[in-house]
Amino acid sequence: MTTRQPRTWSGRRPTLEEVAAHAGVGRGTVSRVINGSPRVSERTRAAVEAAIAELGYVPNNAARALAGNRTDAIALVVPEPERRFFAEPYFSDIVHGVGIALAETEFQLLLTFAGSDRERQRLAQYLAAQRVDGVLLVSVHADDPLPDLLEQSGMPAVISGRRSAEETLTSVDSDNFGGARDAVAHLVARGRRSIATITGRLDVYGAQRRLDGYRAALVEAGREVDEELVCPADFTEEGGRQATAELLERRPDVDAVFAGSDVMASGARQVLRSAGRRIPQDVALVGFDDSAIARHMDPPMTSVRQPIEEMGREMTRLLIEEIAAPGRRRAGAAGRRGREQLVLPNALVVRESS
Amino acid sequence: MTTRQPRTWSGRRPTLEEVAAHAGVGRGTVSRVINGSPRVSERTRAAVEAAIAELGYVPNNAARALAGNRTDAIALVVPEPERRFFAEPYFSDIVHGVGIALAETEFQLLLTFAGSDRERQRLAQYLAAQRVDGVLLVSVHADDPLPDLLEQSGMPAVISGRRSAEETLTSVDSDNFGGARDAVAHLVARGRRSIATITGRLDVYGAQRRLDGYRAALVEAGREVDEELVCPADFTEEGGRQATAELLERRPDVDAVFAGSDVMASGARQVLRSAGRRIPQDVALVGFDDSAIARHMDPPMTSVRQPIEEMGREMTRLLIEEIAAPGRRRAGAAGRRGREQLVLPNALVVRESS
DNA sequence: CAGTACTGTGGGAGCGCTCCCATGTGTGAT
DNA sequence: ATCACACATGGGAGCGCTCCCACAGTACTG
Repeated sequence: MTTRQPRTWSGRRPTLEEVAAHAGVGRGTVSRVINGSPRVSERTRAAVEAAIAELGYVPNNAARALAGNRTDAIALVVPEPERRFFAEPYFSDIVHGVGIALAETEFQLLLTFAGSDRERQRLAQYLAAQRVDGVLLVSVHADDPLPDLLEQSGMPAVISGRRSAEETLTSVDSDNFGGARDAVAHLVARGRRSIATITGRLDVYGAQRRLDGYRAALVEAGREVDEELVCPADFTEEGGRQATAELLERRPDVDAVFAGSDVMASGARQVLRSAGRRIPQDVALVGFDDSAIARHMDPPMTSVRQPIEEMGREMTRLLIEEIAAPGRRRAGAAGRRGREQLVLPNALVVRESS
Repeated sequence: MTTRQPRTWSGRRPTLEEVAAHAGVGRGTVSRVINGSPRVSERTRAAVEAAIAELGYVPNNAARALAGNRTDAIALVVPEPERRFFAEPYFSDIVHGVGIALAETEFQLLLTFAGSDRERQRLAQYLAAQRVDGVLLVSVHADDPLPDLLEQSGMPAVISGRRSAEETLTSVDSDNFGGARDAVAHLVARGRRSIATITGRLDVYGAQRRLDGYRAALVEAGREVDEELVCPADFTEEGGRQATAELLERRPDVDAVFAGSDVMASGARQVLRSAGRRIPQDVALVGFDDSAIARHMDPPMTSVRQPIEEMGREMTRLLIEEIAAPGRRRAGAAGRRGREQLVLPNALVVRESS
């Protein structure tokens, strides 16, 4: 550990006390003005504001944080290395949504990467050091201990997606079930007979829900679910390829594939192509995420779009709500304990692959 | 020693004072241990560290910041909207470099966007509120008032690139002059006779230096600089297209183009192609930045690579240095006042377009 | 006209640290 | 043994705020 040194630069800034003296009022009154308390007369408020402007006063945040036990900052925790964060448009959209929601508040956003274990450790320290009032968690892996850690600590937190049907943290998710159901219903409406699905890792709750949606759509169409058409994979392109190869062998009559992610769909497409199947003439293909992959695929691919920016906005809104009313829990549908679980609708974007 | 569980973080956290009581020492001693002061005996240090571990003590940063007048945080200020930030690999590399340099320190990184005026205003407040010890400025526009603002305030700051030949802030730049000179020398060596250049906005210092490098390479090769071959543009693809179209009209004999950025080179390529010029047979093309554009162009394009990650590392190193030794100025080449101006070498990456 | 209920205001008491001075306590030289 | 001077240590004095209690002033009640 290194020795710390005082780090002072440039001249002293005016303090609350100085503003108070300048305005001829007490310290408390200036504080009230700064914090927008209604218990200040118009005259006094004007005088104080003039003094603030004249001295160029800006409150010292460290002091506010210490005295008020709050920081006016929230952290967006990304349990990924920087590179992946920048590579995926998902994060960009989330950050944008968060930024929009935050613009109307006094909160500052801290972007925190926790890709390596070392970074995770520092993060835990950081959060414990009470540098933020709340945490937004995105892209959480199933085995990540961070959410539980946060929950135990009582730190307000909102998670994107749910870890299970009984998520205990406040969460914002997209309607994976509905999105998948719509996609498959679309394939049914297009007259496809043998509709297969390639799933993501089923220990990821969202992947499970997409599979559930697939099943529901078939049942609603009065069809039976043929388990031979359900191909488990792992969200990767290679997984998509492999699952598709096996599928073609098992069920050469397949005429539609609903993939649980665009990336897996991309793998599927490669195998379908090299097997001589035309898209969409022989086999229709639908993905999930509506990422750049879907738009740039040849042919452009039908995919389920998640309202990611809106998710970012809603996460932020819920987090701020939770910070404002700590410990408050909202009644769930069943009226039992639990924090809010917000689910936003997805939209099917139809393109030429189906 | 009993391996009692560190108390969970819920509720009140232990304070310095409590740790001191637990270890049977004074407050000051615990502070010294935490801050790595050498003036503590081994025995005492061990006792304190045990108490810290047992209580799960983590220092309160707000209190530290207030008492010590420092925050252990630096801000990376990006005067761009989020979208562009994520879109450009430049930023990703910078952040990565910064992260590497920071990993060995206690500093936390704050990512701050200041794309809109509103965000700029908040940023100024933020900095004034003493939330950070220093600022890294990247991608600063020529007319941005922020650098001057920071300089006036005395806040330690490091800028990427220079705003002019006499940059007054500490800066880290790549050798635009040398990179351009190498690129053009390479074209000369390839036997090209009429070498044109498409420049970026010349009020951007880096663009000017690239043009200077172009000229120097020609002079060094014993050639005259033909001003008809110098095409001013604006860093955009459209600008590259337009400049190239005019160039072809003015000087149909052109057999090489050095563009001041890959994006402009991409525009140039389109026009050259549609004019029936083959690359590299008829016209050689060299870009600047070595971005994804260069690698994925058809044919893959020769380009000047900037050591962006290293720039991020060096910026961070210099900033921390400046924070540690406030007000210190390093002697420039002329022995006059001025902060360090670091210039890192560029490398020409030769591909098939030249 | 006392009694009650406000509203507006001042300022004490911390928040949890760091800084620094005063006070031990041990070492070596004389 | 005596002095000098290290080093180790305890704790007071803030850092600049927010919180909250006390009190003055004003405006209604009955």
